[in-house]
Amino acid sequence: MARVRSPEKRSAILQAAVHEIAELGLGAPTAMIAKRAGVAAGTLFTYFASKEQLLNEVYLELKVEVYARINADFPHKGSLECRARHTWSNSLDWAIEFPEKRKASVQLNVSDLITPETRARTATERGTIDRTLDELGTRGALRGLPGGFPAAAMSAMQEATMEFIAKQPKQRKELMERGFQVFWRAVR
Amino acid sequence: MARVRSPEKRSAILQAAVHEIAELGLGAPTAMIAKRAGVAAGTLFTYFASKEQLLNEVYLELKVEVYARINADFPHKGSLECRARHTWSNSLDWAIEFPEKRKASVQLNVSDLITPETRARTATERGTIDRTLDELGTRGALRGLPGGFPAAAMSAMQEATMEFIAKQPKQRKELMERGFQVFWRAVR
Amino acid sequence: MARVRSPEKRSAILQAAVHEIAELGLGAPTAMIAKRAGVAAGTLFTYFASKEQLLNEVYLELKVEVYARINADFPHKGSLECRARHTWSNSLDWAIEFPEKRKASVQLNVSDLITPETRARTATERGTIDRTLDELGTRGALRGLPGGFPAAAMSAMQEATMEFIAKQPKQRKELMERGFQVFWRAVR
Amino acid sequence: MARVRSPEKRSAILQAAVHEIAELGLGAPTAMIAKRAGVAAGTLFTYFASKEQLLNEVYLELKVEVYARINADFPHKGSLECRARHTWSNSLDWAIEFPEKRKASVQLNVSDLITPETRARTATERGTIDRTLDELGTRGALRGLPGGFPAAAMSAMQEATMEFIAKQPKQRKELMERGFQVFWRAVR
DNA sequence: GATGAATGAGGTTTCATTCAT
DNA sequence: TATGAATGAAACCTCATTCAT
Repeated sequence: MARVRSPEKRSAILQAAVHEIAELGLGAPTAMIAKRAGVAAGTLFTYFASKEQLLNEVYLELKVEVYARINADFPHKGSLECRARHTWSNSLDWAIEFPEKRKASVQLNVSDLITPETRARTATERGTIDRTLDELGTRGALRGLPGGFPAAAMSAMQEATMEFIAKQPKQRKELMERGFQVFWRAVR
Repeated sequence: MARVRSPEKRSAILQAAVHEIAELGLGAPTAMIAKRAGVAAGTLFTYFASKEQLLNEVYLELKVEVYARINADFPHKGSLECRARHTWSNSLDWAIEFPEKRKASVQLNVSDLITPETRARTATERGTIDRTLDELGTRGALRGLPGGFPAAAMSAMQEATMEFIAKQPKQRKELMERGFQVFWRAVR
Repeated sequence: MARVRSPEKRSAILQAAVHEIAELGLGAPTAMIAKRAGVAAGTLFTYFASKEQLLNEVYLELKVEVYARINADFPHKGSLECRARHTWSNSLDWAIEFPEKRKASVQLNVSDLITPETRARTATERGTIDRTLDELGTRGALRGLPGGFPAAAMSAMQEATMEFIAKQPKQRKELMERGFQVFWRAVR
Repeated sequence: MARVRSPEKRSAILQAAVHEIAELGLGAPTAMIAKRAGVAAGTLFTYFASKEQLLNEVYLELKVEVYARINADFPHKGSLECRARHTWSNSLDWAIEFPEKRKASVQLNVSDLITPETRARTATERGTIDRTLDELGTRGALRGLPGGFPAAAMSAMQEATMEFIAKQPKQRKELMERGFQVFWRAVR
């Protein structure tokens, strides 16, 4: 048997990609990503067929990661507000904890390099969360709005909140809660 | 470089840049932008010192344009809600009317190429609007949150709303109003 | 007006390509070709869209060159044998005079990079010659064989002859004539 | 590298090389050759020290194969014409039966990768045939021409004939015989 | 000022070959 | 010995920018 493809290396490349994208944008050279991952330039292409594919996988990994965190101790039996707050806090926590990941995620989000297929593949992981958020869509203020709107609204409000937490990290706790309250008033 | 002969050419380049960025992202080649603008590749650099500067000016132009539209018939004497709704509608209208501009604007927004100076320069035009939005920050739900939060919140909610209008253009009117109501419930 | 595209440069690139292909085969790097032509690596691509296109143009140029030489003082009124001998001698002369061109030509000939379109484009120049050779096809030994056969036969016999002239350049004259006689006995 | 375990593998690699060269030219990647041969990329290099050596061996194998076929039922006692015709037919048959082999052979022939040593090594197998063809060189039209000329001439005429058989496979028999007659008129 | 050819650094990707397993 | 991941030197090509015209 030959040397076996190492998940660590693959992971290192993805991580390096996140870092470089956060720093240099989507134009970050694959050579630089490889270097930071501690592998040769050519090695990157044994793990990812092309830069575009690498970017798609980075996108996927980041999405999966947030959703995994939210799902981890999700209060399935909690009230709607409780579940919404859980989602709100956990994804914000992630974004604050890993600013590079968040930055890369944002860049990838607005890019046309991410294929519809890739975007679709995140649906699986989003299941639980979407169900909660969609429940919002059947009540109160959001009744009648298209499916997905609550999720989009939350994501949007988080974006806004995050910006301010980034500027005033000390008030993180408070801003996070106030942000949620604003959101909750809007949608409940 | 200094004082430039033809404002038409300058304008054509900016417009072409918007188009190409919308289509190809920030990696859009200057040569292609020049071509679409109907000028030679080199000419672009007599109007803009570098690609980076061009991008900054595009960003500025787009911001100025939305703000100008909002300011045009701004109901200075209207109620707070009235003024907020005016802002909401007009900027959404602009985004819907010029999808390319919106797309370019989003890309530029998340890019590190846009300098803090450039971002600061939009402040002037934002004056009236910000005053309205900040008024929101002194009352109700948003009291105590940092300045700029209302603007960020609106922008974020608009982003979400826009996404859905793009998917279901027929319900544009309704979605725009519903979106505003959600926002308004949150902040009033 | 800007600097104008110079036929000299184009020509230098083609010539350099011939040299490098003769030396290194079709894998000759474009960078090396450019260098030998005295232009920057990138410049090559303002004259030829791709390496493949460059190769096609080299092929064309070489063909055109031989045919031009044959056509130059073609004995239109001469006997069939006279015309055949003229064709034979002149193309052999060219091949002997420019061994690099011949070598490049051979390599390109057997390559799949040369498109049918390019091959077709040589037909124009081949006109006079083909008419002579096809005349052979209507008489004597070749009657009934498909059109193009005489040309192929001559080309093949020349190839063989050339090989020996290359080995014994001193007997060039004699070998050329003997070779023709062999060919002529075959086809007359 | 030294003595090698499996002749089957060696053979499979050679065969795969023929196929890939016919399809992609001499630039065919070793990895692709290995894949088609059903072995790992690295394995190829335990059978052949380098790509260049592999190519030389392919060349050799193909030559040996044609010569073997001609030698198989060679009419040693036949007339000169009979022996010449045998040679003509059998090598043409081979080329027609295995177009890939022929194509690879042509590519290798014009390449500088094939060393003089390799070319020389085909001499052994060519023995019988050359003796026949050289006999031609002592008589009639070819008297006085350098040794090897008859062989080259036949090869050349075959090349021409083959081209047309490829285009009109139905008339294969007839074209083959007519081609020989043309050749024979030239050299007898 | 306008043009677009020229430049060459740098980008992505390929590939012969090596080497750990 | 067989494997195929790892390597890194090129290869082709693009592109922001300069500069002769």
